[in-house]
Parts: sequence; C-alpha cells; structure tokens
Amino acid sequence: MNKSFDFAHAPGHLVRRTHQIAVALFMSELAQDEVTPVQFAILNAVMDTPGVDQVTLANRVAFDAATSGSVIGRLEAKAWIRREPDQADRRRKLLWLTPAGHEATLQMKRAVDLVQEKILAPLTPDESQTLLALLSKLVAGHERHSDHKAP
Amino acid sequence: MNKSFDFAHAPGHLVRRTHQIAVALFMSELAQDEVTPVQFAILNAVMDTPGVDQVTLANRVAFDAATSGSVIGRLEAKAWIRREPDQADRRRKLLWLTPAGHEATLQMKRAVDLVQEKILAPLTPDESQTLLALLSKLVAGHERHSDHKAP
DNA sequence: AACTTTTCATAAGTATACTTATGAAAATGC
DNA sequence: GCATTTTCATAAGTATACTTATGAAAAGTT
Repeated sequence: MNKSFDFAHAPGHLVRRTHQIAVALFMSELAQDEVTPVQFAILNAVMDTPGVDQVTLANRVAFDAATSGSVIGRLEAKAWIRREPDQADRRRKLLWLTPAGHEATLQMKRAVDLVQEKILAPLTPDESQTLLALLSKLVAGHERHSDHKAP
Repeated sequence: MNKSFDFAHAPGHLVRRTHQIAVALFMSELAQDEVTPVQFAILNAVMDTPGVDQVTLANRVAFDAATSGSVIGRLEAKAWIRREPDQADRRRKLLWLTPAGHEATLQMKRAVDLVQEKILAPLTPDESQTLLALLSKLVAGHERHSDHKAP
C-alpha cells in the first residue's frame, strides 16, 4: 500500500498551520502599526521590566539571542527602543522603551487582545480554555526537559 | 497599574512556542537526514500524488507559492525531486520524486512518526486526542473563513 | 596575577514565510 | 479574433529563527 505519512492530522502540521493563522491574524489586525508578533512581544516585555538586558529578555520571550538582537535592532531603528551599555558589565546592553515606544505599545495592546480572541473564534469558550491549558502543559513539559542540557 | 499584556498565557504565544518546540524536535530527530519539516511535507505530498503541479501542492501543504517554489528548488538541488514543464499547460511545472527521493522519504517516515509522539509526550493519550481535535477544529474554522476573499 | 572558561553581543550563513512585481501563458469576454 | 483578465512561476525585498564563529569582557581557577 505504501501509505504515506498522514500529514493533515499530524501534531506538527496542525501546530504549524495554527501558528501560521495566528501570525496572519496579527499582521492583518495590526497592519497600520507596522509591527510583527515578535516585535510586540519584545516591546511588551521591555515595558514590563524596563532596563532588562538582551539575554534575560530573550529567555523571557523564548527565542535565541541572535534573533532577538536583530529584532531589537529594528525596534531601535524605529526609535521605539533605546539600547545602552551596562556600566557594571560592559558586555551587556540594557533596554528601555522610548516615550514613542511606550505610547505605541499601549495603543497596540487593544488590537493584540482582539487578535487573541480571533485566533480562538472557531472554538467555544470551554474549548478555548481546554486548548490553552493543554498547550501550557505541553510547553511546560518540554521546557522542563530542555533544562537538562548535554555537556 | 499599567498592567502589560499577559504574554505567557496568550494563545498566540503558546502556539508560537509549541511550533518552535515541534520544529526543534524534528530537526534534532532528523539531523542526519538534512531535511526540514517543510521539505518533508513536500516530499510526502509528492509521494502521495506524483506529477502534481506546484500550486496544487502548495495548497495541500498550506503555504504560498513563493515559499514552496524555493523549497522545491532546494529539493531539486538535492536530486530528491524532479521538475518538468507540463506539455498541456506550459506555465505549469509538474513534480516527481527521484528514486533517491523516494528512498529517502520512506526512511524519514519512521523518524517523523517518532517526532509526532515526542511533541505530545508531556500529555496523556486522552489529552493528546483532545488537543489534536481542538487544533483541527480551529484550523478548519479559519480555513472556512479564508474562502471568502475580498475582491 | 596569569590562564581558562563562560557569558554577552554581533556577524555570517541557511531556511522558512510572507508581500509585491514581473513575465509568460492560458482562459475569458465581447 | 483580439483584448482583458487570470493563473503560474519566479524574483526581489523584509522579517523571523536557527547555527556557528568571533570578539570582548567578566568570572573562575590555581
């Protein structure tokens, strides 16, 4: 029979599709803000903890230093984020929102809330709750494992 | 209070993290095959329907023609896929697996099955079933909507 | 104090993933 | 039957997202 892999029902494919849909909804809802999901995540994290260094921020938002560095570069170019070397540790660069960045992030927040609702729109409230709980458990489970890194 | 957006529990963030984890598991499990999730998806789809054109394949695997074109280019460079112009419609290019591509895809299938299990490893079988059902419903719901395209 | 290791930021290279533009070819309209 | 529109493939440009390499600075080890 040589039956091929059942792609449509594979977890990997469903997750990729879902992610794709979530990004598309974000980009469409925040089209006039000229901001991406990852850029918003960083703006949001810096608003939470002004003066973070890039590594701490990258761990918080969960991507590698190289990616976050380039994203922050773009946010700096837009004058939404200010980057200053740490006096105590001159390797580190600390991050702050500019007033314009603070303003823009607050404005985006409403649209982002709406995006989260739209992502879950095909599900009932109960189903949405269940989905979020399961995704949280899945992510938490894998995060625990990734602590045990090989030497 | 100026409470910032609750990123950790937002659907968008959870889905991005899950996707990230799924891709990492795939890359790690198929490291020696030098293949990406998207490349495998295409190989798998061509094995299913040899002689497809690129547009039909892109719709099947759910990404845009530009992306699939470049991915197929890489698979052609690896001599896993053969691309030939359609005689009936000379705009179209039809796709086949080479013998080496067929062989490689079959070999990968086992590892990909294992990846799907590993993705769901933190969940019980019941929870896994529920998650897949909810993701399917979510994706299907959004696909329905995206049929109604603006003119 | 000198040496080693680790950590931080960035650069370079590859691979998605999207948009818009372009050219070629087919389908449609009248 | 010719003109308009649509479709297909690709190119160009931007933005993640990762790896590995490099340089600089801090932390540690003896």
